[in-house]
Amino acid sequence: MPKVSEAHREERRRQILDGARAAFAEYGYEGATVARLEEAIGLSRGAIFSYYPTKWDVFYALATADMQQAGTRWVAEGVEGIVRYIGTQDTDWLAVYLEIGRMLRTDAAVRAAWEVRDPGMQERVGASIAAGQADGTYRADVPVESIGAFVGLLVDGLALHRAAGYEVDVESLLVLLRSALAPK
Amino acid sequence: MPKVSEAHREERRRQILDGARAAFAEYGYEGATVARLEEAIGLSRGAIFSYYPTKWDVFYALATADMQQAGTRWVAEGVEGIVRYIGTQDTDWLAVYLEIGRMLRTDAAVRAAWEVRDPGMQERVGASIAAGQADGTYRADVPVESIGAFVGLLVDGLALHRAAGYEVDVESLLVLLRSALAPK
Amino acid sequence: MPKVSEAHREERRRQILDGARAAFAEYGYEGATVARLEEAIGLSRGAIFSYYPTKWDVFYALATADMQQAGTRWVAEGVEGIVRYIGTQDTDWLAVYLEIGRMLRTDAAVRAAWEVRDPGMQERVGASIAAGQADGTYRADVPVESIGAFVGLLVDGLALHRAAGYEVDVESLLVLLRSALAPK
Amino acid sequence: MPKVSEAHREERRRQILDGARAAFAEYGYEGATVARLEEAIGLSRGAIFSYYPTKWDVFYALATADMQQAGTRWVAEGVEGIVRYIGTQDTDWLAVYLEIGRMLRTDAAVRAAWEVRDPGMQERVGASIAAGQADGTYRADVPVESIGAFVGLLVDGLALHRAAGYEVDVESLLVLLRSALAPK
DNA sequence: ACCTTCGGGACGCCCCGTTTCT
DNA sequence: AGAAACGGGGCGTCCCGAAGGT
Repeated sequence: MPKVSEAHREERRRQILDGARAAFAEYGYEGATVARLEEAIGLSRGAIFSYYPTKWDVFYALATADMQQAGTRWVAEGVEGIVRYIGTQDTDWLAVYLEIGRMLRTDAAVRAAWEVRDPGMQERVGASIAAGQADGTYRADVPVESIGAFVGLLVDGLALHRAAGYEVDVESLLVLLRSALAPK
Repeated sequence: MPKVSEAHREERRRQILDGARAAFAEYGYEGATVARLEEAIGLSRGAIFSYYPTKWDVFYALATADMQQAGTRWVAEGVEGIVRYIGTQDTDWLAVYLEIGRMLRTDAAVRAAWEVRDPGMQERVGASIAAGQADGTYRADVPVESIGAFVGLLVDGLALHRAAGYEVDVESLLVLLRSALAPK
Repeated sequence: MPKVSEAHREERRRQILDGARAAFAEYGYEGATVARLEEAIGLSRGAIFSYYPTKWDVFYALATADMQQAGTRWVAEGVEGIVRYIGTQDTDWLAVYLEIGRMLRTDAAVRAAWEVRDPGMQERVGASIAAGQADGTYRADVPVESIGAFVGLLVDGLALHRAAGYEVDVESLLVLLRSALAPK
Repeated sequence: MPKVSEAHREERRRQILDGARAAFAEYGYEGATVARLEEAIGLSRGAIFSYYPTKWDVFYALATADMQQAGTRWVAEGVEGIVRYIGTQDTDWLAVYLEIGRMLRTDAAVRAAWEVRDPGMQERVGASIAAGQADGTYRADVPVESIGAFVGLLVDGLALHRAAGYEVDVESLLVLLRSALAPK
């Protein structure tokens, strides 16, 4: 029987992740020192490390949730949905999204941990594109993988630009994207 | 009268940048410790720091040269040229390209340094797209900025994916890109 | 009027000291973190610190009781008694005995606290040896101090070896010790 | 070809071990913080850790050398030799000697490392005692192990007392020890 | 009233970029 | 050009005071 409510703990976790997101976004993973995390979160080391054993665990919790969310959105709302989603996410979110991508590049251990996370996501995304081809939404003269890769590139590029602080007009992007994917 | 020839110094600079690129690509900027730079470069601290005063300067020299190169290529070879260029660069090059992008996000001093670098590049790229519109290569029903942004996104996304180790089929990418940019 | 009986408090104190002894013996003083004390004792920080204000106080209570006990035994049962006592104490007891010795060496504050503890013990031990000389049990051709020191050394050495996990055959030790102390 | 002579490095190692010995003796292993080591040694963290990768390695180097030395002395100079040796070592030496003994008690990893160090020492000491029995120096009515254990205890007890700051009259100790070990 | 859990912040070790001495 | 030295600062641990539940 906990001394403080489970709700309290849950809220603290949220407080930590929210503050940490801001710090990671502003400074990057290594730039976000524990002192800066403390400041952004508003809790002391003691508190933070009692919820997450290491700084990496904080980041990992953040990144896992984010990636899950993005994949789900793609499946649920299709290509335009995911582009709009990334196009309107706040830049803190994007920065974490990119930071995890960078770690996948430079750290083999991270890559290994990542791959066991959600092996089915890739397939679900592919299936949703195939469905779009079947019902005439997307052109069928190129393979599913091409479309997936094209959109994936665009989405990541969008994240990169927006995170860097450039304004991107998502609607005019979609105009071109539709031309690229339209049948015929 | 110099002790060693200027050619020798130039070659040393090249050796340093080449080794540093490999180290930065493999470990990321902060992960590339000076010890690892020494190893990758094959020179000792003393030598490295006599050519570049700090680790940051080594990286900056690398990044500046790379970005310059990419911009020039875009202007010279058009949209397909830049996509093919990024699509075939080795991954070390790409990693540095992305690393500098990340710094632009997280470090204000870097951003300031970057912006004074080559203010005209943006314009030259824009002009080359406008020329394409004028001669019927690219659709003219959307503004130059939209096309520039679209291609820029795709290029950065491409860099991101390739650097992460995913194979990307550039030609099938270009098929879709042509559809997006074709007149009408 | 106390809520819980004094007996309850007394039993808790015993619980704390018993658990703490095990933890100090296993990990040493600094290695016995408060978390490990909690585990060994079966009570939480709050409870422990409500009986003893600091970790040091727990240890001090333990050590004081132990040393008192050993000194008393020496006076009551003579040289062979104390050797047998140390030779059969469990190793947790011995570890604490040695740990306090170590602190006397390295921490001046501890030394000061220790010396006011029981100034008469030394004398009582000396008197018991002198009595042994008078009645012909121990040789009288060497001063009391020599015998005291010799036995003291042996006892501490015995503690050290046993605590380190070596089996020591106490009886064969006593054979040699008798030869050393026998008259003539 | 090294810039500074090997002699220079060797001397630095000695400087580090000497200073470290003083610090470990004064504060104990955990009490000897890196800051205190720096002060006692007169070098900065950077220098110290460039010679020994961790604090533990410094201590281990010290302890290994010391134990080796003590064992050798026992073999070379017999029982009286080792007692005199321990009886006249400076207290810093003794403190390290005891500290390593304590670690053998509390840390299994240390114990494992220790046991592979010099497995033959035990046997050589035993052989030297057996030789003493054969030539009539030591009594032969008790097994070698009894004598070895007895002397070992005394030696460790002596170290303990002297390290604790008590004066011990080694000669009067030897009087009693001779009685203990004399034939008949 | 007793005990638990949370939270704070000082500090421990060691890594790392840089500077200095050969 | 290379090796040695420096010292700032990173992360995470640890002891304990205080808040809160049963």
